[in-house]
Amino acid sequence: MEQKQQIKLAVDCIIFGFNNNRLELLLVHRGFEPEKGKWSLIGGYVGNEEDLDDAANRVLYNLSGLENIYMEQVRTWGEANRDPSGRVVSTTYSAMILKSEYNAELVNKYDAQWFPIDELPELIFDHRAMVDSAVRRLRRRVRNYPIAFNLLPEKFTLPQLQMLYEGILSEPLDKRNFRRKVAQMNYFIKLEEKDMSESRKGAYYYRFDEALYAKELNFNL
Amino acid sequence: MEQKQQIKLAVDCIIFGFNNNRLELLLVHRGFEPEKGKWSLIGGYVGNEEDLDDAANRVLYNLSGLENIYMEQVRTWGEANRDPSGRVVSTTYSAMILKSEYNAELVNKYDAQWFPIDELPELIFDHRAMVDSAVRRLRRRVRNYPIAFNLLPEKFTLPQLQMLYEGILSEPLDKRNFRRKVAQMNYFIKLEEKDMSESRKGAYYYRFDEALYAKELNFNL
DNA sequence: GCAAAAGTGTTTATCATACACCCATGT
DNA sequence: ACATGGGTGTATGATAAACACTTTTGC
Repeated sequence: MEQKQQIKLAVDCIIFGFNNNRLELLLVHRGFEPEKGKWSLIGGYVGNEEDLDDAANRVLYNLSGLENIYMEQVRTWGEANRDPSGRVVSTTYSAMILKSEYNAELVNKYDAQWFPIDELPELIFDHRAMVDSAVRRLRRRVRNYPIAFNLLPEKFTLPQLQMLYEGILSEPLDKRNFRRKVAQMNYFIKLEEKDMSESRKGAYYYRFDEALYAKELNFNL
Repeated sequence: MEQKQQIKLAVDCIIFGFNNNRLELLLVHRGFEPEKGKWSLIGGYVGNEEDLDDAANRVLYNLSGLENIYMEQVRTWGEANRDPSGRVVSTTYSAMILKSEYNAELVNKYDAQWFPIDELPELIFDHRAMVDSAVRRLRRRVRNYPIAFNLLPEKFTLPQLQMLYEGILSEPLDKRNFRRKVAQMNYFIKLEEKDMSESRKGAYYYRFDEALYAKELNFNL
């Protein structure tokens, strides 16, 4: 305990996306030993004068080209031997991005790939536990905070929103009950426009009004 | 980003106690600059081969003499300039201890003192934010997980338990509703013995049965 | 007998759940 | 006209909240 501390500090990002009506994770293929060939979260070391939060944002930016992404710190993993190549403590952040907006070239460069949340490949180290903890946290938070919208475009339909929630919670929801709840929260603004791409009848677009929400702060889906 | 990383990693403990029917925090008086004279959480650096959780337990043990204390990681504070004396990232842990069981000598040696949660002195750095975040977490968790018992002796009365919850949540609770909820959870075992120290009538002691709880896992107070 | 804290039920409102049919449209 | 997904209301059970008096006992 008395000699100089030699612990490296890293961040790892659990990157959620909602693609093809499923909750997915963006993982990178590990091209070097140890555990070469497995998949891992995207991570990186924290800079000496860099805020921890900023480090997470930078790591995500380098991979996706996306800035100002919604991120939450999840927890810090500090078992002494979690990384066999040395002492590394890692703080996990969960992020939500839109597949449509990120830079596919960059992602290809890093050998990254989306995986549905229930079909994950083998992950290095303790990354699987990290993912599980982030998913549990997401499921808990998504019912009481309007964070899931970060996985949808600005305009979205109620069938889309419901499928998102079903994907995140991994359970079917009753359509009428779901829609009643949405109707009660008056910061869901129904637009005139319809999405005609999914059905003949078309589904009305909605948007989430941040300012109206800020006045009420009650949310429950 | 390329030069050697030089970040120190620390843990800080938010130590809760329930004394005189109030929720209190154990703080230490800072005897050195900067911010000499203010109060702070008890903390310490993480050992090179020490699990993060173990570091938190060691720090608490050194102060209190208590081992196997219930602790939870809260979150990690990593702003680059949170500590003016150098780059230190700190993970906070919240602990719950019984005033009656800890080593008062040790605590005196460290110039530590209990403060009611709503009468805290000025704290160093970002410790106030750390405390607030730990209190919020405690208030959230205490309703759904039977963790508050770590603040009571093994045998406790329902008036005690209710005052504990009122102290934690900082709001009055209806006695009859509270007791009905307790009655519904059948891992609260009513003992024959009464506590005669607080009233003439005496209040029955109860104990919390871990094993019975493990079978049900539903808790809500 | 009275002071002081422990203990006990009922009513009401609110919320969650279960459930099935009509609508609008493009082909 | 029909196939496809979008949209709508009601009844029932469960849970939470409000509320006041009786019991025990030491003095």
